[in-house]
Order: sequence, then structure tokens, then C-alpha cells
Amino acid sequence: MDTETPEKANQPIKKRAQNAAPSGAARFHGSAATTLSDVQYLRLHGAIVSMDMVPGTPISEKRIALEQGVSRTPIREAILRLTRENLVEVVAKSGTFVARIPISALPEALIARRALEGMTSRSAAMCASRSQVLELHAVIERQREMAEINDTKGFHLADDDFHAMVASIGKLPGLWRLVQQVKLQVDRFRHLTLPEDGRMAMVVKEHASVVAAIEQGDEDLACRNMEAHLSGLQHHFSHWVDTHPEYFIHDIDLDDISKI
Amino acid sequence: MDTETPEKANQPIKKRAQNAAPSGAARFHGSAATTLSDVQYLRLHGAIVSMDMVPGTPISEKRIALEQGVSRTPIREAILRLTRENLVEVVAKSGTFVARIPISALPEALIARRALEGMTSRSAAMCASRSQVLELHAVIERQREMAEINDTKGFHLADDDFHAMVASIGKLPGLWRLVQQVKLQVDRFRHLTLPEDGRMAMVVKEHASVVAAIEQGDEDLACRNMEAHLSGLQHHFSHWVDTHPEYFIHDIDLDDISKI
DNA sequence: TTCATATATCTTGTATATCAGTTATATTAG
DNA sequence: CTAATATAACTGATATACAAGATATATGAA
Repeated sequence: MDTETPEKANQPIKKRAQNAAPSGAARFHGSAATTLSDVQYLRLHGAIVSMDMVPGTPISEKRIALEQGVSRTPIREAILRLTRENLVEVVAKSGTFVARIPISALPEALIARRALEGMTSRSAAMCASRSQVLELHAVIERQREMAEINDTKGFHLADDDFHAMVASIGKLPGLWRLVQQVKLQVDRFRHLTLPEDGRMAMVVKEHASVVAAIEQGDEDLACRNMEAHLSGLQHHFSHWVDTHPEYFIHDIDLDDISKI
Repeated sequence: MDTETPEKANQPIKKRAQNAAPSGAARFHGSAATTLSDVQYLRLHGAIVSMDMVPGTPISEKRIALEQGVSRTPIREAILRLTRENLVEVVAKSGTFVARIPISALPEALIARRALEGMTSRSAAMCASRSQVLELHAVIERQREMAEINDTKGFHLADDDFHAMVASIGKLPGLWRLVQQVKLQVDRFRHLTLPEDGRMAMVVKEHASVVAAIEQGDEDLACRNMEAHLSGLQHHFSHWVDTHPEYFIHDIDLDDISKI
């Protein structure tokens, strides 16, 4: 190593900014992409979660790189991120594929959501200001409008906004980030199922009941209402698993789902 | 934008396995590293979580690559993974640094743990077989031994094993994976604090009370005992934050931690 | 035909080269 | 001396090249 002026004693590296606090690291929330890797990640992520790319679809770094007009590096980095999220499976020297949905993840995701969002709504009931309650009403109203014009895309966006806002009001935004991560496989599954009519209206009503409890400051009720709302998702797993068995990893028995 | 052509009907991709289920994908749990990226990731991950590399330490892809005798690529891929875990912060064209601990993450992590592990212990109380209860006793005994010889490293390993086993018995291993992820920043913090004496013995006792409840099949008690156990960690945050302010991102007021 | 083997080709993993932006340091004007 | 500026060195982001292994197809023998 190079010998240099003994400046800060035990400083590990002193060549450049010795303990610089990273300055303006542009954190990207949502979908502001700054780098090619991010662009490709968001593209593939969206395609996989929306089931545009179905489980089992082969992915070739080289082919996508050609199509997208970039080198393999950004594609590869995007795929690495997707691998960590269990959205793709890569087999060394062989191939990369859109991951099948692990059936065992579905009930667990619902359980985790109930635990985490029960907590966020409980906390929101304690913290919410009147203005924040009004914002919640606004989001619900937007969601109702989306339901009326049958815009499922916008509906789900508003749905996410609602849950994110509850967590934010409860001063637990990190929990929502966890939920988002856990939600992934369930979202893929839901894109497989047809939206049953009446379902969207039901969701809006359940959201409203959660907000009502938050408005009253009733923590226990808010928690219970949120848990009840999230329990409404566990419908006919087995039916769709049977019609598209090749989309799933059958790592548990379907009967065990009764545990939910 | 047009997503990846699904090429569904006429199957232009006939050359190789068109929708092959990946065969023998060697899943690595624990620490079996197969690729250079994995090796470097585990190395850096361990060093950061154990506070061998303190927050603010500059990381240079090139320098580490030289030291480790590999190219920059595996180092870069490892750093990318660490970035996603909020263990390093990278500023483009400028530098990469070991991430400071976001103070706001600490109370949230504890809350998330309580919610998730309250659920795993509840489920474990419902599912546990006699043999599994005995295994829990064995782990606790091992932890007691580690505490007696003051082996903090082994103690924490046994601690993780205990919590992982509870989740596994409750048939919710995915929840433990979530907890592990959330636990990271808290673990770093704890490596900063000295192990108070008596603390380890206390932990063992609390674990035993959880197992007792599981053994009785008392879900509510198991949940309460686990929550109580996890609440024992919220000690003197502010003290250590004050002695090492440069290790933290002060993104919330310390007083707000009262909320825990 | 059917099975076994060999080879050609495709895959990801790793190494190296280039690009563009940032930061430290030297330099110069005042 | 101080302060503004120019320059050189270093950084991560991207592109390209090479290596090692896996799979499909061709080939050959029964």
C-alpha cells in the first residue's frame, strides 16, 4: 500500500474523501430511472408482475441486449435484481427463466400482510390528523371512480396508494416497503385471475371501514378491519393453480392453505 | 412501450427449451457460495454487519478487486446486492461508501419483528410436535452454554437458529426471511453496543418462556411472550447515537422512539 | 428403428477496455 | 497570504471480449 501522511490515525482509507457523507444521492422512488440498469429492471419487473411474461419464459441476456440496443451489462444487473426478488431463476451456463410462482409464498404473503398492515393501521389510528383522514377519503374516492369506469389498472394503483398512505400516516413507511416486496407473487397471481364483478366495490367499502376506525382513533377496530379486508383475497387458489399448473412451483400441498 | 414479444403461438423459439422448467438449480441457503460474486458478497456483508467496516468507510471496486485478486465484475455485483439491502450507498462517478445506519429503521425494525414473529410463534404453538419442542429446548440449551462461556458470536448464532426454528415449526419460513432482512440495521447497531452482562441469561429465559407457551399450545401466550422478548431490545438508542453520530442518518427525532 | 456418442452452438460467469462525470490538487491572479 | 481556476487523477456506468459449462442436434452403430 502507499504510505501517506498519517492524518486521521485509524481511518481505513484516506486517498479520497475519507469519511465523506454521500452528498446528493438521488434516491428514486416510484419509477424515476436514472441509469440503464434501472430502466431495464423496471421494464422487466413490470412485464413479469403483470404476467406479460409468463412463468417459464426463457430470458436471454444477449437477445434482450440486442433488442434494447444496450450491452449485456445493464441487462445482467437488472436480472440480478430480479433474481433477488425471486422473479427470475437463473441456471449458470444454461439459461434464465421467468420464475414460477411458489405456491407456498401465497398464504405466507397474506399472513405477513395481515401482521404488518394490522400494525400500520393500528398506528395510523393513533397518529392520524384530520387533514390526513381527509386525504384517505380522497384516495378512496379516486378508487371508487376507477371502479365505476372499470379501470382495473388505475384501481390497483389507487389501492396501493391507500395502503401506502396508511403506513405513512402511521409513521411506518418501512413496513409498507416490506409489504410491497412480499406482495409481488400475489400480484402476479391476481393478474391471472379475472376480476370478479362486485369485488372492486367491496374493496372500496372495506377501505372505508378502515378509515372510519382510524378517524375515530379506534386502534383495535382499525387493525381488525384491515385484517378482515386482507383476508378477502384468499379465494380459489386451487382453481387457478389447476388450470395453469406449469406456472407454479408446487412446494406445498394446496390443502394446507386452510391454515390462513 | 412494447414489452418482450411473448412469442406464444407460433413458437419462434424452438431451438432450445422453450418453456423449460429450470432443472437442478442449486439453491444456496446459509453460506454455500458457488460463484465469485457470492463469495465477495458474503465477505463484505459480514464485514459490514459486524461493524468491521464502519459506516462511512469508502469502498473502491478497483481497490477491492486488486486485493481479492478478481476482476471488478464480481465485486460490482456484490456491491449491487449490498446497495439493495441499504448496506452501502453508491454515488455515481464519485464513490461508494458503507451506509450509515438510518435511525428511523431501528424502531420500525423492532415493530416489524414483533408483528411477524408474534405471528410465527402463534403459528408454532398450533403446529408444534413433541419432537419439535424438544429441538427448541436443545437450541436454547446450546444458547445457554454459549452464554456461560461468554461466546457472544455463538450466542447470536444460536439466537438466530431459535427464531428461525420457531418460524419453521410454524410453517412460516418466509416470515423469518423477512425478519432477517429487516434485522440487518439493528444487528449493526447491536455490534456497536457492548453486551451488557446478564443480558444473555435474560434472553435465554425469555426464549424458554416462549417455548413453554408453545409446548402448552397456548397461541396467545406464545405471541405475547415473543413480543415481550423482542421489546427487550429497545435500550438506550440515544446514548450510542450520541457517542457515534457520524455512524447514523438522523432522519427522525430520537424522541419519537417513545412510540415503540 | 433405437440408443450412444461427438460436436457445434448457445448459455451465463468473469475479465478487460472505454466513457463520462466528480473531486482533489496544483496553479495562477489579485 | 487568499481565492478563483485549470488540470490531473480517480470514480462508477457501460461496452466488449474471453472462458467454462450445458444442451440440442448430427452422426454412427447395433
